[in-house]
Amino acid sequence: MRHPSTTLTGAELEIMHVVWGMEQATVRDVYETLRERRKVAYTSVMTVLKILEQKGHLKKKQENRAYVYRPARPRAQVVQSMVRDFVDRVFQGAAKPLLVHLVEDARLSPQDVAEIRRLLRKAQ
Amino acid sequence: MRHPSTTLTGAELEIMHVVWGMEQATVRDVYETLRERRKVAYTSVMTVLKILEQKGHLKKKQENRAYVYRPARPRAQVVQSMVRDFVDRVFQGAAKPLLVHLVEDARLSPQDVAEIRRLLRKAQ
DNA sequence: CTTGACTTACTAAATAATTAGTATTATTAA
DNA sequence: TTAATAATACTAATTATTTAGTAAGTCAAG
Repeated sequence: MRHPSTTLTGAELEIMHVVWGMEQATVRDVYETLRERRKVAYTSVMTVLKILEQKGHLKKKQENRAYVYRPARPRAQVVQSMVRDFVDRVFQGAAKPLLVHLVEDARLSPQDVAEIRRLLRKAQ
Repeated sequence: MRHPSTTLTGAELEIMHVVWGMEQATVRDVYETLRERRKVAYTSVMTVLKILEQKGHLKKKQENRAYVYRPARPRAQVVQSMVRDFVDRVFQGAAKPLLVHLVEDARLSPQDVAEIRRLLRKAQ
């Protein structure tokens, strides 16, 4: 048996952002947040939350009537693995070209640049 | 009218890497390269190449018997837009957190670090 | 109690992505 | 010229992803 792909699809990621933003959330919480932006059905949100739970990204707990979902693991860890995945897929594992792209393209504030430089100084 | 999603899916990206690596390639070229790594049918490769052409990522030219595919636009441009897309989806547009992730996680050689620092110094 | 609002479980339709089969045409070697 | 090889076009099956409908249970207000 294989443990099913744990990577987040687009719809899943969108919902993870909502949950991350609230620490914890019910289907309704997520539904209402999404509705502010776009049309979506309550049960669609529910389905994705269930999938996220099955994939091990969320854990649920019955609280009063409804389930309350919380992240099952640290956001930074999840994001880190998405970054790795991306670097592997797009840059075949080499992080440097991505950094170069980012530095050249991204509009970074002087403060941002200063902070990154500080990190790099430490890393060296 | 909308120009159709130009973003590269997984299978498409894999094949773009092959074409990028060879400057130009026939279906057979790509097929043989992929076969070294995994099982795949000739016609599957053909289908994806055709999709890439329709999406405007490749242009083809008849040469002898077979089509020869070449990138339709600079690799750096395509990658850049994938990076933007990723930053938007995962970091909601903020490049800095991604940089931080990369610097903290990625195994960068001292040379890499030095080079990035140089870039940042210029950017500042 | 009974009604209405809310919730989940289960099901499934719609779309996107991936993979490959078959028919047909063209080329080359014998 | 004929058989084998190689190419594309067209079709389609499979799988993954996204979205949502329906039935059934639960609680709370009247």
